[in-house]
Amino acid sequence: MPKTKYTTHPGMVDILPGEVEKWRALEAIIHEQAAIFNFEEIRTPIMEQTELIKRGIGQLTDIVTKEIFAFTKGDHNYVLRPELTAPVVRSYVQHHLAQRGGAQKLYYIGPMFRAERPQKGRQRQFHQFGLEILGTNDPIADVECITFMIRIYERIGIKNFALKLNSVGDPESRESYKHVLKDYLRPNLEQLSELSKTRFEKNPMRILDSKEPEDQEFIRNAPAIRDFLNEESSQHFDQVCKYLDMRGITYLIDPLLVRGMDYYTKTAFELTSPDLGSQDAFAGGGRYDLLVEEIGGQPTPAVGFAAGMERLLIACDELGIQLTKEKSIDLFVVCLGDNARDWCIKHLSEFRNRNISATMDYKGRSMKAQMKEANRQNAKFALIVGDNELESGKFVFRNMLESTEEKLSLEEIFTQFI
RNA sequence: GAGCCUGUAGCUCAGUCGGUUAGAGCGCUAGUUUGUGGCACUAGAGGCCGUGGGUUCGAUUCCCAUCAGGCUCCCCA
Repeated sequence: MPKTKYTTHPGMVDILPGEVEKWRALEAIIHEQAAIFNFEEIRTPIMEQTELIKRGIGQLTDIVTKEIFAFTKGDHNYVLRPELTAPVVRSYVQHHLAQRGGAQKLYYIGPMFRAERPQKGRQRQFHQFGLEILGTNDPIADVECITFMIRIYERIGIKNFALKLNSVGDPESRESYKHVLKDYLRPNLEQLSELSKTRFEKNPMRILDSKEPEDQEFIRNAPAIRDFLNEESSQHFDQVCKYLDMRGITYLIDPLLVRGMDYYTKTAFELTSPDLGSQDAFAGGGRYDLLVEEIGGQPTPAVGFAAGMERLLIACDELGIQLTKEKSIDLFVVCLGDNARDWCIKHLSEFRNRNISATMDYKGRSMKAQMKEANRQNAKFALIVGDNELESGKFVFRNMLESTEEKLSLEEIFTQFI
C-alpha cells in the first residue's frame, strides 16, 4: 500500500524486525552445518562484469537475455549478480585458489538480482545460499553437495520434499542425444508449442522442461538421455546413485530434468516442495565440468547447488516451524522522577558491562507505562528506582515471570544474573 | 513478457444498491490504581477508502488508465 513518496522497487523487500530474527536463525544453521561438513565461506562483490555472467550462464539463457540488471559506468560494464556460481568460479580462477591444494569446498549466503515479474517465492532481490566444490570429478563431491543441501532442510525440520536426479551428460553424450531427440521430434515439429519450436534448434533439451499441454505427449515418449550417455558419463551417474543409496538418501530419477543454465554437465538435481505453490523449487544444482575453463582457468571439474532462502522461509511459515525463540531481555529499569532517571542513565552501563541485557524508558513516562513496556519487552526482571531507593541504597528487584520482588543492594542484584 | 483477481486505520478485514461527520477486532497512547506489567473496563490518537483521469449536482462506491500485490503461464532458487 504505497501511500508514502518513497518505496522499495517492485520485487524488492525490507526485512523488518521480527522477520530478521528468522533470517539470522537460518543463517546460523547454514554456517553451523557448513562447519560440520568442513566447507569454507566465500563472499564476492554484489556486482560483476557483464561479460562474466554472459559467458558463465550462457548468452541464450533467459536469465541473461531478459533478467539481468546491468549498466555501464565509465569504461566498465556492471551487472548485479543473478547467481553465484560464475562469480565463485571467477574468484577461484582470479586468486588461484587451486594452489591451496585439494578440492575447494566453498559455500556462500547472499542477495541475488533478477528482473523477473514478482510473485510469491519470486523476488527481484532474493537470497540464496549454496555450495561449490571445485577441483574434483569424483562422484562423492556430487553426493556431498546433495547431502549438505538436504541436511539444511532436515535440520530445520522440513521433510516434505522430493529430490529429482538426472544426468545431462558430457558434451559428447549430449551431442549424440540432441541428434536423437531432434530426429524424434522433427516429424511432429508442427504440433509442438511455439516456445518449443524456437528451442528446437537453439536448445532442444529444454523442450523436455516444457509445461505446454500440447508438448506433453511428445515429451512423455521422448528417448531418455540416460540411454545415450557414453561410458564415462554413465559410470559417473551410476556412482552418484550408488553413493546416495549408501547414505540412505532417496531420490527420483527424472529423465525430463534439464537445468536452465548452459554450464551444467553430467549430474543435475533439484529439490522441490509441495508447500511452495507454483514456485516449487527449493534448490537446484549439478556438475559443471567446463565452466572453469570457459571463464579462463585451467580445465577443472566442479559441482554445486544453490537454494532459495525466501522459499525456505515460506515453507517454514506454511509448516508452522518456528526458527526463533521468543526474544527477551534480562532487565528493564523503571525510574520514578528526575533523580532516579539520572541514576538510571548513569548506572545502565554497569549492567551492560556485565553482559546483562538492560534498557530503560526513553520517554519519561509513568510507572505503569514503564511496567507495561517492561512486559512488552519480555523482561525477566524489572528494577524499580525512586527517591526512596536512592536514599536507602536498596532497590526493588521484581521477577516479572513469578511476580515476586525483594529489596536488594546493587551488588546483590548483580549476583542475581550469574 | 501474457491472462485472471485484489488494493478501506500500523495489522486482519467489514461497509457504502452513488448521498451529509468512514466502521470493527487486534495493536498503540492514557485513565480506572497519588510507586507496580500481563486480565477487565473507559476514553483517545491514527484513514486524501493505492494513484491519476472520466461519468455525475455529488464518487471510497460506477468506468478507464496507472502503480503495487496475489494466483497461473513463462522462468528459476
